Amino acid sequence: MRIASWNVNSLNVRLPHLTQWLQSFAPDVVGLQETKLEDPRFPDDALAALGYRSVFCGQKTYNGVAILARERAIDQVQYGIPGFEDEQKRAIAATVGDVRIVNLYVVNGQDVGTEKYGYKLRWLEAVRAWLADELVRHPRMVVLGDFNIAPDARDVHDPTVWNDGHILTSAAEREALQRLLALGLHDAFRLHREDAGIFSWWDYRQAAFRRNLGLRIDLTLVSDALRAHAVEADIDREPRTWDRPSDHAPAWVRLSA
DNA sequence: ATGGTGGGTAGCCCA
Repeated sequence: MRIASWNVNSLNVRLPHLTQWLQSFAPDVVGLQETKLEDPRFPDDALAALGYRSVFCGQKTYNGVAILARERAIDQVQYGIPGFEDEQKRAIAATVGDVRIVNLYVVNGQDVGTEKYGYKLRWLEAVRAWLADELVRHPRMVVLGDFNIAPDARDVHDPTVWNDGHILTSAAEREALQRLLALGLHDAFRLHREDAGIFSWWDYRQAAFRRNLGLRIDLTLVSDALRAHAVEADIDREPRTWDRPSDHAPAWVRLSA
């Protein structure tokens, strides 16, 4: 089964793209970020018509996350990070089949040293504590989402710009990601790929996509128990070529039975 | 160093 993550940058605008992509790619599970929709406006009927059930947790204008599953029940839904007060709708978890799915829209952080950057690091620490507990009860886990962190120099188009001191690549952010991986999680893409220059996000400005000036910040992490089952992982650049696209492309992992 | 583009929303914030 294929499990994907996609920051759609407004589901209201991108529902036609999501529809097209669900029909062509046919993922089994999808985590969406930046839906930017309050729950009553979530298009669950339109997705159901395509065969996808959905659970979601959104707000007006900003943030918003959802989990979709094709012809499968979605159980044990967790909205937000347990015990962490947060007005921003950035986390949702649920069980599909025998796999626990955790979908994260990690804080962007604006700039190193800002108040939002502090919130990003606190938020990531809350996620770490949550996942440590979650993994005990759900060893078969996929943690996916827009991490707003490029793991290493291979994941940025220009390492002389994107390094310590820069948001999305600062040492503290990368260390926070490493602390998540240290729980027993693995970047599925890097289980099979060592190449640099494969990205999931390209700025809308300066023709960044055409010039492949991107970052790999959308990740699918698999737990120790699923590591051997994660037989393939990639990023589907195609929706980024469509008219009026999201600035992110879907990242996905395929789990063998 | 700045500002470039896009989304949501109603004069800006956020990415």
